[in-house]
Amino acid sequence: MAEPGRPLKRMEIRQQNEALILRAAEKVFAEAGFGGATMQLIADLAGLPKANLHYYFATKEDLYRRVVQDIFEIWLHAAEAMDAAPGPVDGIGAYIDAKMDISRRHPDGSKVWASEVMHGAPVIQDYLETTLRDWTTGRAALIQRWVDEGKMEPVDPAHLLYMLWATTQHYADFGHQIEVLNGGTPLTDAQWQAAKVSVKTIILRGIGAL
Amino acid sequence: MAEPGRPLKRMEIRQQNEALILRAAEKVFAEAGFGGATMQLIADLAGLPKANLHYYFATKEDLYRRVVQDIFEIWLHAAEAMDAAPGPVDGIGAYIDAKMDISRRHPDGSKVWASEVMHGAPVIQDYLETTLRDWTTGRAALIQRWVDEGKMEPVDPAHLLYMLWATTQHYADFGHQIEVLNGGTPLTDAQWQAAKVSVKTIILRGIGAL
DNA sequence: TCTTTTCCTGACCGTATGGTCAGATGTGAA
DNA sequence: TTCACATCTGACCATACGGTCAGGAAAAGA
Repeated sequence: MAEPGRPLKRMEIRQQNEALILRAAEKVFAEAGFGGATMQLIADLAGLPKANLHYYFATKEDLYRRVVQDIFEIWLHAAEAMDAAPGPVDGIGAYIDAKMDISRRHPDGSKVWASEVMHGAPVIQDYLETTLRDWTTGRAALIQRWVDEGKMEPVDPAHLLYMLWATTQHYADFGHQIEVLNGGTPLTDAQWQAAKVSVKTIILRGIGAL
Repeated sequence: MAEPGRPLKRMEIRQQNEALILRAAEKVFAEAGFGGATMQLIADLAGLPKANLHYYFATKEDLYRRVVQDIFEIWLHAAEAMDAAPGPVDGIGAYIDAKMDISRRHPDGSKVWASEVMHGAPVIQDYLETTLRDWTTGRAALIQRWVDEGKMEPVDPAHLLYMLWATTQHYADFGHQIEVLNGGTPLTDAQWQAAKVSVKTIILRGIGAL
């Protein structure tokens, strides 16, 4: 009694509207910050009356929390290619590729995350202390293993991870600045490719993996 | 007829109060963003009545603009060590040192700048298009010269600059995240030193300057 | 001292915001 | 058709915000 397929119409409506709202919210939060964003703006962008937003998300903070969580999920998955790799060239190279792709495809999400962390992570502090801490510990151990196996120069794994995050996310978070310095036009496909190559080359050579 | 020393009392009051307000504003803007910051919060932190803020700064945006401009000035000066250097090891090394020091000493300023750029630079767009663009062009030319002189591997100067900005500012903008991953305690002097060494080592080796 | 200018501030105002709610409308099951 | 429940929404409310202003206190000049 509750097999999927029967009560689908309503679930579809819910999923569709939630997705609509979340997409609009991500954009507005990224452009205006949590404090500057208004439920009315999000509602207008989603094409729904404001009261309808509060039907799906009780408060502005609930909606914001969901946006941040969704971004975090995307990020966690980006590291899977790193784990299966035999060494830093493949592993870190793939991680850089994945994170650069996310920066290009989800710049708003990256900005919301950055904003949240910059403001002291009032909403996702627990994520930092649990999921992110565990994740970081695991990858640091992986990098340390590569060092021990002589596959790269001895490097503090934590600072290497920070550099990877900083460099890749910079292309999303500071995309506007990069665009201005690029003559006022967004990076082309070729320029994104060149950016990936630049980042990978410098970092992989920098850790002595090339 | 206007020597310093005579009409100093009033100027002192003005300078002192402006500095007081600017310091408080920097902190509040960094912690809450432009939209989340309130004049009342800034006033409380500065220990002044709200109306007094509007006596020195007509609007919230005026105050914000001054904060952003001040940060920008600090950043521009950080590159002076780079210009006088004979090569990338000294020049970029000194630049990294300077920017890391700023990240440690002015984390709030860095956050306000990051926030401003992330939101599309609504207030300092002209700075990006003039001062920053010129600055970047000049340093890119300097880096290109080092490449041409064989002092480092061929690297796209723009992407190298982005990496320098991203990596150094990350320690300010994402300081909270780093602190959490550091066990909940701020980086010690030794850890800051280690961070600088890590960043310099990876980047300088990464561009083939070591 | 008197006058002028700067500095200061409590009280106030219009507006915009997050959130609520009663009731309308639609949907699915019996 | 009938009923139960999910979905939707215009109108509304309390609050908080940026900003104003009249007038007082203090300093500088004459």
